[in-house]
Amino acid sequence: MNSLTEENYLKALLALSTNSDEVSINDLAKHLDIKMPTVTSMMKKLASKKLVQYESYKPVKLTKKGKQEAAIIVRKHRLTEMFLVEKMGFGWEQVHDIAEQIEHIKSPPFFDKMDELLGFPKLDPHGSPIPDKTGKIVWKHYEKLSDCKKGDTLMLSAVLNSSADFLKFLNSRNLKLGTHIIIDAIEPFDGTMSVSIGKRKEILSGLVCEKLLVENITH
Amino acid sequence: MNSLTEENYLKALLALSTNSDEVSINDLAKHLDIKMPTVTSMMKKLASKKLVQYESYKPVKLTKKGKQEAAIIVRKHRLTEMFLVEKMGFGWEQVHDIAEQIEHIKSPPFFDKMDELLGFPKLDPHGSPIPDKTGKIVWKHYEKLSDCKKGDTLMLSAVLNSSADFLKFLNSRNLKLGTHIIIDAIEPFDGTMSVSIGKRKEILSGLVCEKLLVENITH
DNA sequence: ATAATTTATTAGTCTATTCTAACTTTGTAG
DNA sequence: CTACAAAGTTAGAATAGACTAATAAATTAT
Repeated sequence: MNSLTEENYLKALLALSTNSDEVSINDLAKHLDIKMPTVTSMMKKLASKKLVQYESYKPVKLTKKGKQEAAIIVRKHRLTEMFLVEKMGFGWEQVHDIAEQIEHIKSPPFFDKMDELLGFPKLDPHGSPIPDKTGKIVWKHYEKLSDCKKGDTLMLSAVLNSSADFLKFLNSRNLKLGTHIIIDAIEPFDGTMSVSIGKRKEILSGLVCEKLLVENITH
Repeated sequence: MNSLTEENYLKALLALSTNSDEVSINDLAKHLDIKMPTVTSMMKKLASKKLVQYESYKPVKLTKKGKQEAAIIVRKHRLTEMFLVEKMGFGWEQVHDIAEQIEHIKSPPFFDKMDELLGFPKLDPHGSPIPDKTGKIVWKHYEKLSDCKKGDTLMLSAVLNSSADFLKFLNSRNLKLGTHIIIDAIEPFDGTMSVSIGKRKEILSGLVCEKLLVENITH
């Protein structure tokens, strides 16, 4: 059984290996807000448990086993978020911190029951896929709003940041999953977009646009 | 903020001070399955946080502050048990271990929401009172089945042990909260009782009878 | 291709929580 | 009132996880 600390390292490793599969000690240290030497020693420990592949001075890689165990934690996190929103009435901006704690609960029946009560959902309240029980994660083919072009009509489908601040910002602009967005203009310098959300005109910074995943529904 | 470990000591202290208010290091050590020296040093720590009153070679006492913080943990435990049974469909024998973990979650809104969804319950699924937000705990005036006499008609109102084994035993005898029990005979030697539960006759050991709290409803 | 910068590792320390072994106090049985 | 058992404490060590300072390897930039 992995400790809470080990679980947090695994989760961070999975989160950081979206692209390259390989994660530097430095990135991991920054992500976890922990110093590099601490990370190095934890990598040795996780390697001895066959959860990561580790060699001195090389980036780290989750093993199949490590990837699976990490995905199960993510599964518990996202099921919890869904449960908090759908069954307990929380807003999508309130659930991250609670789920961050509940994801470490050791009780398969607890999460199975959530899953069942929710009707075996595929997506969490932020549009991220809920890994299945074997640890498989399937993302739909979304694109970042920041990669779309002027005139496109888009549907907001997922957000890449679940912090309360970011989600409160989206709430204040009436941006929810499913909301339609039309790109009226793009500022070439910094990627700021002028968009239409329903009848409202809004300005979204480049940073915000990078965190919004959309489906292109331009007719 | 208290650590998970500290919280477990506080809870144990509260559980053991039902009668005398004072708890011996030895009892605490046994209850937590931890050696006495470890307990001693934790008592010094809790004393420095003004959670217990501690003097060398004397039994320990929760301070008002300690009692309150312990009760809040018990509140979270019992609200969770109630939620698991009422809103998630678990049996009363399945919820203790899960609640044991969830009671340490740091999120007042999470427990407030449970409370609200449950309609502000006063009792948990085992008949124990749920402490209020200030930490006040009010037990109804139950008696132990083991203290009742032949011919009494009783209503099972609470159980003093929430272990899965014990509760599965009660399930197998159709004993639930609210069930009526008539004492047909008491074995003087060991307190074994012959009882009627509905139309069924059952034998309950003295140990079991001590764990059952009842209301006397003899006509 | 060599210096400068960044990244990673080693070595040693710290805190929280636990343990064992040895000693001290308290309380009780004659 | 003593002697012994039970309860409690002290001292010293272990483990997990985190840190800092110093060193080493790898990368980048001239």
